[in-house]
Amino acid sequence: MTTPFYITTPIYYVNARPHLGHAYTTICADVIHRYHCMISDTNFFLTGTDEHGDKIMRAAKAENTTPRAYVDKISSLFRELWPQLNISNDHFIRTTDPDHIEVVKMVLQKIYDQGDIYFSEYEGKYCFGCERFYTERELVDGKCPDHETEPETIKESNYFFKMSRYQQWLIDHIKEHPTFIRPERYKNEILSFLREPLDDLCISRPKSRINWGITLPFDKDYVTYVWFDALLNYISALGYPDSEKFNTFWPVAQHITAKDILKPHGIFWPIMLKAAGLPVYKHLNVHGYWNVDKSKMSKSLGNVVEPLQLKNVYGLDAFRFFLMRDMVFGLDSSFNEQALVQRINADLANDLGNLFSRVITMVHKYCKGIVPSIDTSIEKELSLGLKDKAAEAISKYQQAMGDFAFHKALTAIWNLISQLNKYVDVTAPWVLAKNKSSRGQLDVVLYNLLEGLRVIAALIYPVMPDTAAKMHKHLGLDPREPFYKMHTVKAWKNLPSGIALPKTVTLFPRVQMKETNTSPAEKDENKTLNPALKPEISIEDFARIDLRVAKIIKAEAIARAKKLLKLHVDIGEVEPRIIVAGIAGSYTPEQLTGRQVIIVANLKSAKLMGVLSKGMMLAAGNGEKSVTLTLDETLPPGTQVR
RNA sequence: GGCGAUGUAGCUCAGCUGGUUAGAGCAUACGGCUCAUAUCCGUAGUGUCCGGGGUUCAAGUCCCUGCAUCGCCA
Repeated sequence: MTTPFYITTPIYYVNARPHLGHAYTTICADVIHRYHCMISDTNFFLTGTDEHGDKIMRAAKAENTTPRAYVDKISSLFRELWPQLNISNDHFIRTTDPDHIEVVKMVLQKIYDQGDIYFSEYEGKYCFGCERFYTERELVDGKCPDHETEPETIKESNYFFKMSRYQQWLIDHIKEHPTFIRPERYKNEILSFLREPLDDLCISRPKSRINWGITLPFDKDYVTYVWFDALLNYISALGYPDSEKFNTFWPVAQHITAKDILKPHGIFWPIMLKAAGLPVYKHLNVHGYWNVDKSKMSKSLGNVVEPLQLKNVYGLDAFRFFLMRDMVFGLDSSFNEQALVQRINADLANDLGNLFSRVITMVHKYCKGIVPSIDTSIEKELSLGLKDKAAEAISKYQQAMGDFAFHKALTAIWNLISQLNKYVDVTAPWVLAKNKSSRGQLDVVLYNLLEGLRVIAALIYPVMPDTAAKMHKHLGLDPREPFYKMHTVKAWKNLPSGIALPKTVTLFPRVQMKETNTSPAEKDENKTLNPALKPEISIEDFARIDLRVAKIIKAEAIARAKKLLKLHVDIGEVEPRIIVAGIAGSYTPEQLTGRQVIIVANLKSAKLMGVLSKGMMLAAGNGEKSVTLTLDETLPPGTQVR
């Protein structure tokens, strides 16, 4: 009996379409799931979508559709994406599934019955435009950041969950289980948050305000707060309260999440479980963000700025490899195409791909493509400890996988790859092939190399399942068999002699990065920028400049001034203001009248040719010709430009 | 403002509870091989281990302080 394993991604909120972040989380889960398939026969991998709440309601409204139709649409985008990323999830849950809704009600009722939920009046700042409450610090100058109106103080009654009751229990639990939340930085963050008294959690929303949610079992006028609903997916998907699946997998549950939803997973969720009388999950594994470096993304690919598209350009396995290899799980990383290409060329094409190709080619060249049998009497001196090196790699790999340190697991494999390349160099099969007397040696060497490749092919399986299968096929094995099972991987000399190998393949073609997009070219671009780039400024510096949309009401020439025009512009003030602009060389007054432009509204006034100019109009130009900056849609005069 | 994390070779990072001349990969230069996807192997490096104090026989590793970046909280 092998140890069961249960891994989840967060269920993704369907107010936006899938992006790199979602893909990374899900690929991590897939990798760890596939790894556990190597060592265990009982595994469950869950992902899904979170579909209730006011944001969904508003998003649906904005698209002029119903919440139901809206969530169906976005949820399907996720469901259709995962097969494209080779995600091996066992189930896809939606919080709109009837089974899930039943579980949410059941848990709420249970907690309510035991007195952990109370009804209370709440007063807060509510923006009717946004249909939501704001906390004081979310407001800008006491106003709603979106509508720039002052929110009203309204009273609302709601149900609250007594989280504070379980605060000390949670602190103790985290301290007793040091890897409960990992990596450590996130555990510390939660503990530091728990040093302050925990507020009770508001778990309802009145239907008068929001009706897209799960009705409270004990009050039909309220729906459940979306987080309380969403988190329960992890148990409802297993058939809580009493199914074999639940009993098998819940005790070994592990979650993966990005750092932005640490608090619900690290605080609400364990307390909800505790209150519901359930054991808490084993580990919460928290990862960081991918910062997409757009300046280092290829422009030659046209509209490809969405990193997810790159899987179509460079191949899915390479894409998955890059994500797992370049990010240290838990920390932020930057995503850019150059780094991806470097990884592909150096690690995949040169190290692994070329090794595979050269070995298979030699077997064809020197052994007619048949896996040689080996003479054990000469094996020892020629193995050069390859078996031990493989065992060491496997051990480090397993350790790293257990810690969610994917980059370290891959480093362990690549050490082995490097040792195999070295082994080719030292044993020089092409020299052995020249002498009939060294036939035995040659066979041993090639067999050892094939064995090494078999191990490598299996170890890369979680990250690059397709490539793993392809390698096995070219090692003469059946890729449909569970070649990746750890007991098979560990058995050295497992590859049967005498089988025929298909012709060699190029696993990963080298990629040529377009010259125009390489960094030296970019540097040159900066060097030749004329005039040269001004010194860097901060966002605060920029924020001091007040840019506004202005409508030119009237434009007129200024006597004796060749280049200047006097503009009367409306920026929503009581009176139009006068701005002098140096664009007479490019525009006639008639051309400008009625035009929407951008002005610097808080520029110190200046007198030009006797006319007082209050502000400056923006224009692009090289001194001879000037072009005004206009808007491609009409906006009210005075609208801020940011 | 409070708490915390991070700061190591051009780049990305490893360095556990303090102990030999501080490491890996990529990138760079040079040499070698020819089975291979102009691949692989070898050699060469460069580091005020953020600055400044301190503890110690001994500190990248511990303590204090300053700076920078980031995160959480307010």
